[in-house]
Amino acid sequence: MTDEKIDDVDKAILYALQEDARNMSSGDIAERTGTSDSTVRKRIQRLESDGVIKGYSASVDYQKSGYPLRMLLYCTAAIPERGDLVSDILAIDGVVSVQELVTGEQNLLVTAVGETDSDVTPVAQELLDMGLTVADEVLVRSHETTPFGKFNSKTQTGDDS
Amino acid sequence: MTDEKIDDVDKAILYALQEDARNMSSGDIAERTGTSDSTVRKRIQRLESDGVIKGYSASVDYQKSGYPLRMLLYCTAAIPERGDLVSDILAIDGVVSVQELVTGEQNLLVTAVGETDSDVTPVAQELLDMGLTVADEVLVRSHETTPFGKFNSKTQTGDDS
DNA sequence: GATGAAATATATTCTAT
DNA sequence: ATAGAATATATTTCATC
Repeated sequence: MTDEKIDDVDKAILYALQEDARNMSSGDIAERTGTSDSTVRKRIQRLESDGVIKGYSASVDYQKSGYPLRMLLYCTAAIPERGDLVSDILAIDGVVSVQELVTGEQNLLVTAVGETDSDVTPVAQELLDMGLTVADEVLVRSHETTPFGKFNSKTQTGDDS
Repeated sequence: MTDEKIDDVDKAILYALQEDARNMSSGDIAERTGTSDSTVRKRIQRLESDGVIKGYSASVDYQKSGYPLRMLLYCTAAIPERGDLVSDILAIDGVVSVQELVTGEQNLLVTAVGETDSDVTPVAQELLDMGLTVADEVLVRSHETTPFGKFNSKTQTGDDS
């Protein structure tokens, strides 16, 4: 709940951990920020307990791991709302992400991954069982992410070499 | 290029690293898989060099870090295609993800993050400068991700307690 | 916040199965 | 391809300034 008190050192930490959460040590980040590793470690702990850092995750190439199908499912919640609707959707096997959209109708964007269509069909079924209407399904050909540029003090173009 | 040879141990490794890429040691994963830590380390190295693991990234709550605006920009590529179009888009400041969609018209889904609308407007402008048409913009209220259930041998519901 | 030393954990290399 | 043992390195924890 202690929002907004993110200074440049915090941003540099967030950027570094977005670049490589597994191999970036506190000492490495300390060099970048001109602080000490113990300071960095304390900052990280604070960012974690404040919920600014939600976790650390490996980004997997699902295509190469044998799950070439990535699907976007646009859903409409028929029932007004339930508290843990998002959690329930995340628990569906094959779902990797849920986003609440601020459009009137299609207010949930669910991303599902699978081997074939027959993996995604039951996901859609489970969503229906929850009282959701699947308004549209879109296949994703590729998906790439990048660290957030505004956490990087040096350049604002995404290039930090 | 060595796809498809992902066995159960690999899946367990991927799942573990999706759960916590920073604090999950090779030894921890070895316990789960009933193998040794040296085996796990070699597997991870292979998964990394094969590109199955693309990287390790901290998931940041942009809202709590002072960037409450998350926007989906649906784009159409006017020019047929260019090889590094996606890379160029990822390099735009504020862009955190690009997905190629397999629909006819709106074939690119760009996710941008910012402090206010005035952070997202220049992103749309840069996309235009690249020859892209921004067909639609959708505000995202929340965004959550989860490890891929099919990497988890135990349960297929997303719950592993 | 920063520093330094002790304790712990982790990674690397090599050897063997 | 996996596991084990030894060494080297890195990281965390804690006391201190």
